This record gives sequence, C-alpha cells and structure tokens, in this order.
Amino acid sequence: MSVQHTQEANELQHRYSAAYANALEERWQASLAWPDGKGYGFRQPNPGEPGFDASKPKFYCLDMFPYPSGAGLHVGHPEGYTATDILCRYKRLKGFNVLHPMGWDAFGLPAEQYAIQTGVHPEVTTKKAIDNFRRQLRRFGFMYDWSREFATIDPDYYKWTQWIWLQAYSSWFDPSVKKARPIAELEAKLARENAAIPVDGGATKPTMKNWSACTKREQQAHLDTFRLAYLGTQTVNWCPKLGTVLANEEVIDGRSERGGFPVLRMPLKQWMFRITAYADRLLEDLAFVDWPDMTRTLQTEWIGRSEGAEIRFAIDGGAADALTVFTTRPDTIFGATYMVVAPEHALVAQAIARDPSNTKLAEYVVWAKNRSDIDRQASKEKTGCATGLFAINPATGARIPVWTADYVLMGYGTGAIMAVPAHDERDFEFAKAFHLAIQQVVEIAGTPFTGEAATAGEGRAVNSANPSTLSIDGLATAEAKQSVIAWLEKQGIGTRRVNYRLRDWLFSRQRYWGEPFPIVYDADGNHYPISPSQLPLVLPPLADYSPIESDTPQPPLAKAREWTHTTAGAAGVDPALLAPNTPVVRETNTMPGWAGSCWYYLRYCSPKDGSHFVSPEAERYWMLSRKKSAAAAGAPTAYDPATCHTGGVDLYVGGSEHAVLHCLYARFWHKILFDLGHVSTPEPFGKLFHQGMITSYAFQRADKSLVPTDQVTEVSEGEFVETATGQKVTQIVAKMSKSLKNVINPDDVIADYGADTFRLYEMYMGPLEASKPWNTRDIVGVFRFLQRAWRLAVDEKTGELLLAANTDEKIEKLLHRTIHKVADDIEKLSFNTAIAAMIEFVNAATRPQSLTDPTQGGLTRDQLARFATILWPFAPHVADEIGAKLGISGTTHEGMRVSLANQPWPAVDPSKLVDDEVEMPVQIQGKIKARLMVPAKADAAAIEALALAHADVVAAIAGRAVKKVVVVPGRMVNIVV
RNA sequence: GCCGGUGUGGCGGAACUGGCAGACGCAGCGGAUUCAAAAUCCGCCGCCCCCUAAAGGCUUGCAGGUUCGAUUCCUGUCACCGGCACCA
Repeated sequence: MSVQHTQEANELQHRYSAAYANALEERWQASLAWPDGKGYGFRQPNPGEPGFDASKPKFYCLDMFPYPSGAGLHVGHPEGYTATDILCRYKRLKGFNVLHPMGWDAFGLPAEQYAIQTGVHPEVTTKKAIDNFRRQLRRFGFMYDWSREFATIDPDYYKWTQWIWLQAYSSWFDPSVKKARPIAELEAKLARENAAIPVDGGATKPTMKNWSACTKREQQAHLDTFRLAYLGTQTVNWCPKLGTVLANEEVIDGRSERGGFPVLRMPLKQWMFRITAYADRLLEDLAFVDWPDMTRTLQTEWIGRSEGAEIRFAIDGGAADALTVFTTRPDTIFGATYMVVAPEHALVAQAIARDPSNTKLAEYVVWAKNRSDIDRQASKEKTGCATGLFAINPATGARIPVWTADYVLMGYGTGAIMAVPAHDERDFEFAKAFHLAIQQVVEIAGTPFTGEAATAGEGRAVNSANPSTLSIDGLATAEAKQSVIAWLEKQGIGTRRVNYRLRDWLFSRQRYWGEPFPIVYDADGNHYPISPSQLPLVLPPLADYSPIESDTPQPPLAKAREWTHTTAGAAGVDPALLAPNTPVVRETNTMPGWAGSCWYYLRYCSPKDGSHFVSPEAERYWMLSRKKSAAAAGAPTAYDPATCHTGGVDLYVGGSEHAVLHCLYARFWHKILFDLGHVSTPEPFGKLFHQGMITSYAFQRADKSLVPTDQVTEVSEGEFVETATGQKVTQIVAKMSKSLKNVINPDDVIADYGADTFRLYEMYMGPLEASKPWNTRDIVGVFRFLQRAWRLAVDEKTGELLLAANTDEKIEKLLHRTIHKVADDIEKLSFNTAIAAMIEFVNAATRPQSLTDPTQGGLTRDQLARFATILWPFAPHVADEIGAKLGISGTTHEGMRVSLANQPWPAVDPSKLVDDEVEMPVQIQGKIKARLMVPAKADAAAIEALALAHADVVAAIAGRAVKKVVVVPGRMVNIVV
C-alpha cells in the first residue's frame, strides 16, 4: 500500500503542490537579488538615470505604508498591496514607467508603550519589526522598487520632515491671495507701511504701536501670531500620575481609563498648525480629485463650513464687554430670548468679578471646566447657570438674560450664542429646563408651532417687526437672512461670517518616539528656529523613556538634560537671530505620528537626494500627470480648476480609516509646499481608492456575547455549539481580533498554499472595495485553479511542457476574449471577475468538448505564452516558471534575470471578440418562450421576422393579435400580445 | 438624532447604459477511475408543486410605482454596517 503510494508520488514530482509552489516561489524571489549584490527587485530609474526610457508614459502607484508592528503583517495589508501589485505589473507590461515604492511609518505610540513595559528601546523593536515586514512583503513577491525604501525614523528622512515644519513656521497665510507666503514678506510689508500693530497681545483692548516704534521683541511677537506653525494654547487632559496628555476617549469621570488616576483639564502651550486658514481651499479642491464620494463627503463634513452672521449684543448698563455671537439663522433674531456663553468665555470671568457673592456661578464654571468631553456627550441633559448679566436684543430692544452652559462650546464660533428656543432643539430644551421665554418667529408650512417642541427648518418670518428697528415679517428664510444681515451691517453691529468646524491642528506630543521640533527657547521663553542647514536634529538616545510624574507636563525628552540645555550656537540657531553663546533650552515635545506620513509620497520620487526634500525634476516627472504636462508643453503650470486635473499620485490605495485625518493632513502640507513653490501640483493624490476590510467569522451566544473561535465545534453543516457547554451559537461576521482567536497569519497560509494562491484568494474574495469575510475553506478553489493551469501547461511526471501542435480556433477566440476582459477588469480594479475569466479559460482549454477538435486539447506554445503573461500580474511566480519553461527570458537594467517581466501585454484582435451568430431569447409578455440563433449583423426587422416565424413563438401566441414587438439586436426580442 | 453605504441560492459573489438573474468559486449530491482511499475527471445543484418527468408557478430585504421589460430608475419601509454627534 504505502509502496504504491510512494511510487505514485514519485511519479508526480512536478505536481503543483503547496511544497512545490513554495519551492518555486522562493527560487524566483531569490533570483530578484541583483548580480552585483547591491540590490533587490525591480528598480525604476528616474529621468536622467541610466536605464530610464523617456518614451514611456509614467504611472505612480502608492500604497499606504504600514506601521511595522511586532505582530507582523495582517491579512488586510496584502489585500491592498496585491491589488496595486497586479496593476503595476500590468502597467509594466503595457509599457509604463512604474513607480511603486514601499517604506515604513515607524514613529508611533505602540513601540514607545512596549518600550516602557519591557525596557527595550523603541528603535530596536521597530527595526526588528521592519525586518520582519520586509521579509513578509518580499515573500508575497510584490514588485516594489526596494531601492527607494526608507523609514520615517531615518534621520535622513526626518531631517526633511523637520525642514517642512520649518517652512510652515517661516510662513503665513495671506488672505488677499489665499496662499502661504514667506513670513519675511509680511515683515517687509509691515516695515514698509510702518503699520500699527498690537503690542500687548491677548488683552481685549490692545495698545497699538507703529512698527518702527516697536522693539524687535514686539515685532517678533506680532509676527508669531501669523505663522502657519505657531505656539498656541489648547485645553488638554493632563494626567500628572501618567505624565502624559490623554485623548478624550481615555478619560472617564475625570480619571484616566488606564490606572484610574485623576485627570486635569488645563490649558497648555503647544505647537499648532493653522490648518483652518486652508479650510476653503481644502474644501474647494475636493471637487477636482478622483476620490470616492464617501471620502469627499467625510472630509467636507469634517471641515464643516457654515455660513451665517456675527452679531454683537450690548450688555445692559455696560456691565461687561459686548457679546459677539455666531449664528446661521440671523433671521430668527426676534426670537432670541436669552444668550448663552461657554463656561470658559471671558464674559463669565467678568460676571464673577463683578459679583463675587455669586458662588453658584463660580462653582458651576469649575464643575463644567473639569467635565470631560466624553461625559458631556454621554449625558446631553442641559446644565447651566445665569451670569446675572443682561444683554439687549438689538432687534426687539428687549433685555434678555445671559446664561452660561456647557452645551455651548468655546472652540466653535465665538463661544457664545443667541438662543432661539422656538426654533432650535437644544435652546428649546434649555429654555424648558430653566423656564426661559420662548417666542415663535418662523412659520413653517406643514409643521405648526405648538410650544411642545422646537420647529427647525426654513419658512416665513412672523412676529419679527419693530417700528424702531426693522421688519422682516412675511419674508422667506433666505430673504429674511439677507435683510437682517444688511440691517446689522448698516447698524455696525454685525457682519456676514463663515465658520468652520475644523480646528487648528494640535501638533505637539509629550512623547519620546517622534521627530524633535527644530526649536529652542531663550531664558525669556522666546522661540528660535534651528537653521535648515543644521538639520537633522537627531532624537537623542534615552535609556529611560518612561513618563515623568509631574503637575506640569514634562515630556520624556526633558530627561535628556545635556541635550536640552545647550547654547544657540551649538543648537544651530542663525547667529543673526541669537548670539551663539546664549544659553537655550530645546523644545522637548515631539511631533505626532502623522508627521512622517504627511509627505512620504514625495520622498519616494528621489529618496536619496541629500540637498532637497524631493529633487524638482523627479517631483515634476512623477507627480505631474501626463495629460497636464502635455497640455503645458513640458512646462509645469499653475493649477487650473477648469481641467479638473489636480495631478498628484496616479493611484493611492489604502484603508478608509485614513479617509479623513491622514488624507486631510497630507493635503494641507502639500498645499503649503505648493504655495511656497516646492511642488508643482495643488493636490497630493489625484486618485484615491479604499480597499474593504477583511473580516472573519465569529460566534455569538443567544445573549449576543461572543465566543472565541477555538471554543466552538461545528456539529453539522452550518450548526455550531460552544464546546464546553454544548450551547448553540450562531456564526456572525466580525473584525479579526486576538480575543476572538480568529486572526489569520499570512505566513501560515503561504506555507499551506503558496504566495500565488494567497494573492489570488484575496483578490477573488469579492470586489476590492467591499468588506469581506475570510473563509479558509474557500482558498482551495483558487489553489485548484493554479493546479489546473499548471497541469494544462506542464507534465506532472516529467516537468516537460505539454503543447498542442495546432491552434484550436475556439480556444484562440476565447483567449482573445479573456485577454481583453482581464485587461479591462484590471483597469477597473475588478480583480475578482478577471480571475473568474481566467478560470473559465483554463477550464475550457482543459475540456475536450469545448474544443473544435476533441482529439487535440491543450494550448499551443504561443497561446500558453500569452496566457502565462496575463496570469503573471496575479500569480507571478507560477507564471514566470511557465514562462521560463517556454524559454522566455531577459534581464533588467541591473542584470537581474527575469522571464515575463519584459514581455508586452498580448495583443487583442477585435475580430476575434465577435461571433458570427448570436443566440437571442424571444419573450412573450416578458416570459422567455423560445431561443433564436441569428446572424450577429442582422437588423431589427430581420430579427423580428425570424422571431415571429419561430414555431414555438407561433404556438405561444396562439393566434392572438401581436400588439407590439420590441427588438434589441444582440440582446432579446419581446412580443406583446 | 444626522449623514453615507449595503441587502441577490446553504456560503463568497457575478450581471455593461433598463434587456436571458445566479458567471466563477466553496460546500453538497451522483458517477467514472481505484482492491480501497486520496487526488483527478464527468454530471447535477435557487425555491415551490410533483412518485417521476413534462409543463407550470415563485424568486434579487419588504410594499408600491414607472416601463414592452426593473437586481438596475422612482416613492415609502425594515434590517445590518460605517462615519459624525449639543458645531449654534
């Protein structure tokens, strides 16, 4: 028995088994090492470099680079990476210069937290993780240009991250031209005009002084308020015990989620980015990028533009400063029966100062300020306290109370509102809770105002007339808004105003494992930039990176005292700014994880450039689209919205979890660089695509609690029980998670089937953009396909090619169709249907009855070469193996031996795509009654005649009168009786 | 609550611009081969009625509508998933 078994196995030495697949894949991957030993994989030269072919069009395809975690690749990574690999290999065959780079987003929190726990330096764990990720990606056979690889933690890279930050630090946003300009230009302008500037910033009524009369320090302080990267004050959740700032999600009931330590909300001076200055452009340019609608909608909502008016309300008796509010509904001003300011609003402090006996107010403010955003969101019950102040409604002349309440947020608008309880749900609830007046001022057709609830929406103004001010009664909301704004502007108490939900970007982190800011402070706390020529500012090695316990934030870098305490000269500050021997202290905050990923796509264009963040020629070649550079006759032009063409990366593929923040931040940096003339396109990513999430099966008890997969037994088809209890559980789809024990390790799958099968499986699961459940049971389907394809080409006993002598016309036609469909589907990123087409082709070529001559079978040498070529993007190793057996070989510029990589995509003969005769169904009343073979070129009249003459049709009509015949040539015939 | 997306066989999914619903794969069933098994190959495989077959009926979450014809367009509705969430 076992003898025979062994004998047979010996006979089939060239069967495409998992072991065979693994062996041939590893052989092909080993052959990607350059003969000179200096590199690995396919290198794409830049313009001007040896081997560059200027006659080819370019294609820049970008994957979102991974954060190299200790856990290794997740099955979600190779999903997007396989998709881009297929597309890039296809583009290579189609004759493109293809830029497909890979790198590592390597600064970040997990490595630092792991370091705090284990004492192993983050650099050590991160580099180890990178090595593992690189090994895994190479094992998939992805055609990356590894010569362009870098990590964001490389000083050669973050040197330029710091440089870009300095660019923002040294720039301001000029609203008159809506773009960034060097701050030196602003300085020159202020000096030229000898402009009056405020010199005691922050005060409500600043003192103004002419530029020439100001000290250098006063001038600098004024310029500092314009910088795109500026020092601003932000309220943060500070946990003294943990020594760090916490995200809102990490604070529960005023205590840290981890450890339960008290958390203080305190204002902290942090580096900020003035992203709000770019709100309009970030919004407008979304119209010109080829992005998923969902993503554009998300960004639009995130920016949250709203139009309205700013209105100034005087405080009764001048007891405090006038109160300015923002409203989108100035037309409802007659219904403003009270005012609300945020607890942090300056007016509240004035009210407390005015009446210190009002302890209730002071207590409320303290309580509200310490309440975390999470708590505030969890309980939307209205709380608040009267300030004792009254405002005058300018429209009605009424004296209305000013309250403070935490439902009004300091961070939006002016931190103050006019409350119109009749027409705003929140104001209505508050008015009910505190027994405040409610006055209807809008009549909405179909929703009468009953006093039981607020009526939101547009309608006609009512109760909105005052002989001594204005009347808008009867006006529709849109006109009423215009009238009120016009009146406000005439009175000088209000103006049209646009507001955004988007806030400025907090860019400081009290962390060790990030890019240091190239900034130092003098003894007075004034900041000075390090000269760009002195970069990189290298992150100092620390032995102890645990957080510092303190009442005031102390980032871990503060521990590096020798590093932090230095002199201006040693730090590299321009001597013109500060004398070299001045003692200075370095900034100890670091940049957030986003920093490195904001511009990595640019660095890939020329990763080794030592004198530029990206070399200009490379940037123009890879980032400017062909169409656009052709239109500009070789010269890069300014952005032209009329062409709806933004240039940028030709295709960017990654998860939708980065649809808002990463993609918004990168656009923002890119626009600064564009304004300053460092890049030639207004947008970084011309086309964006999100692959769907790969989920997994999980099991749920009747009470909806989840059971780890390893504690479940399948008792029969689709029936599962919890092993320990025998209780029935239902199979559901959930995210892969360690706790559910349903995480798939790509290494295991490759060992079981090979990388080619893994690649095919993930692409065959369904549409790339859809979220799909991993089902190990299904993998065998595509594995069998590769086995059949292999068997079609190769004798499993001898390893010799199996070739047909003559071309079978039916197979030849099908091959043309398959080549055509696969190309079409790859361009549409519809890989599942492309694979289905190849499966159909192999099945047909395998089955004698699908051949014109059943004694023949198999493919000719030429047909097999073409089939292997279209399979190559999907399953490159097995395709190359067949290619090599066919004697197809070549070398790359580096002398690396390749097979199909140098082939052209096979040509399609259009005449082979059409049939002479087509079958058409004939329907009567929409039901199919007959099938008709008609010549493909037959016109509607001829088809109608043939259909009506068909015996089955005549029988089905049964003598009834034909009322109408609809003929769609090549599709169907429908007869109405 | 608001915004967006998705609902098609036992399962993953296919179907062009409104034109044969269920390609392809998995699972299942039957057969060939084999001493036997694996592997491979061939056939069947949406549901109902029916001994079986023929014939027929039903079917793209549900209820309507437009149309000669709807998975596709429109209205309403339910379920699930994702995002935002007191943004004035």
